[in-house]
Amino acid sequence: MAPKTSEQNLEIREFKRKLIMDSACDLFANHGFFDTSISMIAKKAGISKGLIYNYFDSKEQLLKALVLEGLETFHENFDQNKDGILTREEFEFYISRYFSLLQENTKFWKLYFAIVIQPPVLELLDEELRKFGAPMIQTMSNFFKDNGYEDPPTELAFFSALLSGLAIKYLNAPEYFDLEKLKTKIFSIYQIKS
Amino acid sequence: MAPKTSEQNLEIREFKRKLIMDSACDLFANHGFFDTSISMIAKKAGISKGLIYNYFDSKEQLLKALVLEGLETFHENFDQNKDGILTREEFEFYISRYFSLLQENTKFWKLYFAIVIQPPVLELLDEELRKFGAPMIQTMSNFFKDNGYEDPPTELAFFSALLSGLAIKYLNAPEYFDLEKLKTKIFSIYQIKS
Amino acid sequence: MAPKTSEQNLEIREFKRKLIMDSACDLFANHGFFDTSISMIAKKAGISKGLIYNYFDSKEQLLKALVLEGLETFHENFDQNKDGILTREEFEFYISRYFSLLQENTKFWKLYFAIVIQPPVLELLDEELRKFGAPMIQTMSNFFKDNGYEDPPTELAFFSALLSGLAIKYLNAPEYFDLEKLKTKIFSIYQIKS
Amino acid sequence: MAPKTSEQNLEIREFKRKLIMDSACDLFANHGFFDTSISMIAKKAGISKGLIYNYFDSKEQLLKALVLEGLETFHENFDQNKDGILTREEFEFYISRYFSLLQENTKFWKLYFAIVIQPPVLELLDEELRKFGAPMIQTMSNFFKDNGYEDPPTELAFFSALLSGLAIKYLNAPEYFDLEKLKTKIFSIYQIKS
DNA sequence: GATGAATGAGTCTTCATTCAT
DNA sequence: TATGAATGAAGACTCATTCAT
Repeated sequence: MAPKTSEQNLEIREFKRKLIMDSACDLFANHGFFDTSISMIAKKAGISKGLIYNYFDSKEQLLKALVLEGLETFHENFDQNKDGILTREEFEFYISRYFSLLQENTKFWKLYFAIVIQPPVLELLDEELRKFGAPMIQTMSNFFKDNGYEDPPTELAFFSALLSGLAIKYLNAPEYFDLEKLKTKIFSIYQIKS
Repeated sequence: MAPKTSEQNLEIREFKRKLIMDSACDLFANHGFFDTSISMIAKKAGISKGLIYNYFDSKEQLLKALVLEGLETFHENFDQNKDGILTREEFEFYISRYFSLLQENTKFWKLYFAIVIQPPVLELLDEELRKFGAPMIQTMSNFFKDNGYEDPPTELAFFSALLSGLAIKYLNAPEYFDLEKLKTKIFSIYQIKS
Repeated sequence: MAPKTSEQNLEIREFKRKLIMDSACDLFANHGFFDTSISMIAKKAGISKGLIYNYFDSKEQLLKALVLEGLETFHENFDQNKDGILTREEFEFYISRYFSLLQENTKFWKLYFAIVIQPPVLELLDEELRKFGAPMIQTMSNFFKDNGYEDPPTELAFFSALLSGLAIKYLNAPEYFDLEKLKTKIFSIYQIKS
Repeated sequence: MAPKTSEQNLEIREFKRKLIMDSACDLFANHGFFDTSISMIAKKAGISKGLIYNYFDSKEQLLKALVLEGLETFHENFDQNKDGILTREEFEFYISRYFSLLQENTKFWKLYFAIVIQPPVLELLDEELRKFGAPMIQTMSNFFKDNGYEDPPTELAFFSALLSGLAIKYLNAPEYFDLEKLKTKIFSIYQIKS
């Protein structure tokens, strides 16, 4: 009966926030952003519509949080020591991790690619995504330069297209995309002994 | 005195239909399907909202027509003699054509990929897309088989992912994707003397 | 090749007018006035939408013409010699005719009752219907007076309610309403030897 | 601080639901179903358009609720002990009640008859109406059988037509239909000492 | 923190009617 | 007389968001 301690409140907030995001992610991924209503999210989360606005300013902000926080997790797997240099081991790890995250967190990546490909779904998001991407691109570019590739920009373009393409295709029709074999093929292209 | 000849009417319908589709394609590609209202399309086409429904049953049907008719054009460039067999020349031509269409018709392909990646935006469309894709996949699979590739399914997966990925990346940031160079790289991977 | 004579034109007009009215009657009766569009009528009549407006000022006017002209036919069967007096024979004939018209022209009567019961579907129509009804009511009232009924107004109310009710019920579920037997019953109530 | 108790909410919902239904009944009866827009109902009820959809799934469902719940009230007055047998007293009571409800709730019955006579305004409603009617018809049929009428089906047809006809006529022009006198006449026909 | 009734702007869609031909 | 492309006003319905409790 005593009022909740602020610690308990924080826990609740954290928990509810996660709950809302998970529910939203599920629905956005399966129905799309526009075909998912706040009501649906609330129902799935087992809370009231109003409460969602207690945690997120708007439907768009919810989406934004979803995408950005999801990306953070992913980002941690890239250039692990954050020194701007990608060793072969890190490169290899990155690819492996990319593939396994795709499998572990299908929902999120479906959402992510749907959003990214859409026109300027979210002006704000656009900018932040660039922030995320820029250092990765730079680091990756260096990697190709340092490893003696003739045309690093083209190599980078090729590589990033390949990874994105594989993700999208896999997410749409996993049964046709044996990620293990594809990983091996990629490794062989980049002469990594797997 | 006399009503318009049916020839005149046909011309008008042909023209207006195209006009509506073009306007819609533009807007869908730039704003997305959901963020483009029928009003916007009408305004852009310089006609009344109602007229759109004289040509298309619904916003969804308009989209469907847009995608399917656009794909037809593309499809014509694949396995040109329709014998189910892809020669090296045809394979090469297909890739070249793919790249040039990407550049010629940016709007359409933006729309296309946005739609394809979305959750089942359109049940109907989904099915029809499969119809389009199936024979291409078959033919392409045979190509890899006939050309001595060890693991045709993986090869096919890799190839289709690569092309899709390149398209998406290019459409989002053309300045970073030099299609000429990328084509050359692809040709070299598949040992085509360009 | 010679231009049509005005006589021929008149014939055409008459024919087309009838055609439109018949088509409309059918559709109004089956789908209701609001759920029948001008397009539907045109299609059923095998003509263009525009042409309908060559014959009727509006959808409402078409309905009005339909109802009024239909009623005229019916009216002719009442007080045949138009002397304001209803003989027993005329009374009997009227009832018989009422029943047979119900069977002959189901569509029209469905439409008629649907319209009449509706609120003020047509202000105009309302007035004209009264014009039609007034003399019939008067004559009928006299009939009951002349035939020694104690309370002619109540008798009239009863009689008109009975006929309307029978019509409506019969039109809705003809299989449950054996008009022959019902006629006999009515005759017996009003002591007419059938 | 605390959200409204569910009791409060229930009350609100109950009240608003009734309010919407009453407003709708009024308007449907006076203007007809099709000529009454959701906006009109909202305005009359003093609420927003959107709120109506918080209580009813569609305009049609609102109508359906209106008709069915109205009929329930009526139904309670028929064969009061629900034993499937109509005594003379119950028969008499039914007729009396029928007439008084007609006067008490004019709006509802206008709406009801307008709907019933229309072409299949509502497929669903049609079915449910039959459910309502069937046992009444059965019971009434038994009544005529048990009371020695020669031709019960015809008697039933006559009786139901009479009641419907009286209702419709009365609702359209109450000044001409003295229900008291008509009731007396009906009672005399069925030999009930009033 | 939590609820859900309430709002109102915005969307798709229909359709009677007009008019150039 | 006849056509059908075109209009635009109006309608049903949705949904993000607010707010009193």
